[in-house]
Amino acid sequence: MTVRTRFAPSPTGYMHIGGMRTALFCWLWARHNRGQFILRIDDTDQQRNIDAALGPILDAFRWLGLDWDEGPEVGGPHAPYFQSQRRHLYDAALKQLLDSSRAYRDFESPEETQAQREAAEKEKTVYISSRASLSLSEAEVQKLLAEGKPFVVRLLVPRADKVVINDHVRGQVEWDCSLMPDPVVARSDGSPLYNFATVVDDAALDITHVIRAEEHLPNTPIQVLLHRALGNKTPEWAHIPYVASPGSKEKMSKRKISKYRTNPQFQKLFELGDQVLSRMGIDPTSDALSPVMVAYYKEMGFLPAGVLNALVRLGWSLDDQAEFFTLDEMKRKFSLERVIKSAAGLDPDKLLNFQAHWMSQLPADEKLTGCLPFLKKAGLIEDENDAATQTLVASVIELAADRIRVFGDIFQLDEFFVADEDLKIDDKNFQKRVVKPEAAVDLLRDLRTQLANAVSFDAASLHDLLQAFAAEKQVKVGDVFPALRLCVTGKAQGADLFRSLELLGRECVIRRLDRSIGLAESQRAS
RNA sequence: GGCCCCAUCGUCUAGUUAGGUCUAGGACAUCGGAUUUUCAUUCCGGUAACAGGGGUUCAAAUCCCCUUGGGGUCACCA
Repeated sequence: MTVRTRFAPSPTGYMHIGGMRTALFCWLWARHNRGQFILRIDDTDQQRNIDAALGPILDAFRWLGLDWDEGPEVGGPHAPYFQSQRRHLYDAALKQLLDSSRAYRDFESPEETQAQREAAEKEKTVYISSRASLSLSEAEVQKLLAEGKPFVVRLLVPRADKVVINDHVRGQVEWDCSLMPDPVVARSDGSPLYNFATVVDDAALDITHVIRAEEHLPNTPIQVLLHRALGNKTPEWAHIPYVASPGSKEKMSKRKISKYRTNPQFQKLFELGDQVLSRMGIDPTSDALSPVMVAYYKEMGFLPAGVLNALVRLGWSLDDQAEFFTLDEMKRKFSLERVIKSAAGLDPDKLLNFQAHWMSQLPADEKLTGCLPFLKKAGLIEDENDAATQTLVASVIELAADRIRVFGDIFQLDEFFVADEDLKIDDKNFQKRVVKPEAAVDLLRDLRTQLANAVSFDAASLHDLLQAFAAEKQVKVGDVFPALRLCVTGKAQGADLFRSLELLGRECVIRRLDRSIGLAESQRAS
């Protein structure tokens, strides 16, 4: 039997990072078994449905390289894959349920049902459906129907039964049907509810394994009962723990972003994100983009490999050693049996670490094509196809080495792209190392002369020149290197100073030195 | 509150199915040290956990029970 799994998102306008992890496990299980992965869009709730809301979800799948065999855009033998377009199937199944008396029309008003619920709660008893409509005679039912009295259709729960499943990750789980209210299967307008549509579709699409987040566990007995009532073969289940927010066991939620901002474990990620996104003209504090969403990581310049690796290790492990997996390795080694039962908090630090690892593995030309769009978007380069620009960027990337963990980190080396007058100088350190020390400016002025007259301007020669200069002036290198760096790059620290000077070029270095010396002098005067 | 789920270092986890090899392993973070002109990297090393209580057993992180704690879910949402 071919394994068929599905991921069934609602079009919400963004792809949740936790949902992505569930989808990954789903995909992995299908691929591991050489089966099929289906994308189905659960958009039965029409009011909440927006057309553009699907785009970001498909984008996330494409970005991470998770392909789907059937679903939106690619179609498939069971098309359409939008629940909103499969109404006829639900109608037919509804008729089957009614005809076989596995479901009934409930004429009770919502208010009445609600009142019963509250009454049960007040008496601390379990609420189960009154089933008052069941005692209506056939004639009475026909009369109510003729009058147009609204009703919902409820599944007639077999109260004597038990539902037992053998979940791939949680083992045996069971429910007592005598404690269950009869679930609504179709609204008064005849439209299907989630649990019903899901069951009809899972059966129609021949889904063999329903792999979904743990919060669906309470839906499972209802779905099992529905499958039974419809005469379907029930699929196998695997309930994956949800992704919790860092350091907690609470489900990660889009609504709690402001809370996450103050979470120390989120610190580094937010800092990096704020820095990169603001540079690209995206308001990092806006709710439109946050660490809860897959797009956030894409926009910052994460690699699919980094995100994927972090996600797969959230709730799954191969053994007591392995940490790094390519998508291909995951595919081969993944198993549901090794999925952990408890909720796993996202670990931003570890995510960053996985990312740094895969970035370090990336060939130079791919780093280049990755960084170029970021520089372009930030307005730091004009034309990303220009050969000279590409050469410069490639050199900067090589110089930056492992300082670039995400593509957005290229902004840390912005001194190679900004015009001299736009160079921002770290004022605090500039004061400390250039303005305040008595001898600094004179030293820099002499250095400027030597640099201007240097025979060659390559890193090795510059290194020798600077060493000799310090010796000649009888000062520590620590008194001149940092000052020089501040003057030409604006930063207190960074990549190799001599290679930076070489890459910047003599003219640029001299110009910036002049500018900084002037700046220091005027500040010293005032 | 009902139903259901979960419980090993700060975090992600190995070990629990077949009890001894676990004075509990790895990774991230953190702290020290080495390398480096700075930063980053790299390399060495340290701190750090079986929620509690009862059983069962020669032996329990592993099995059973209870307690506690955490979480999910209780719609004519998905």
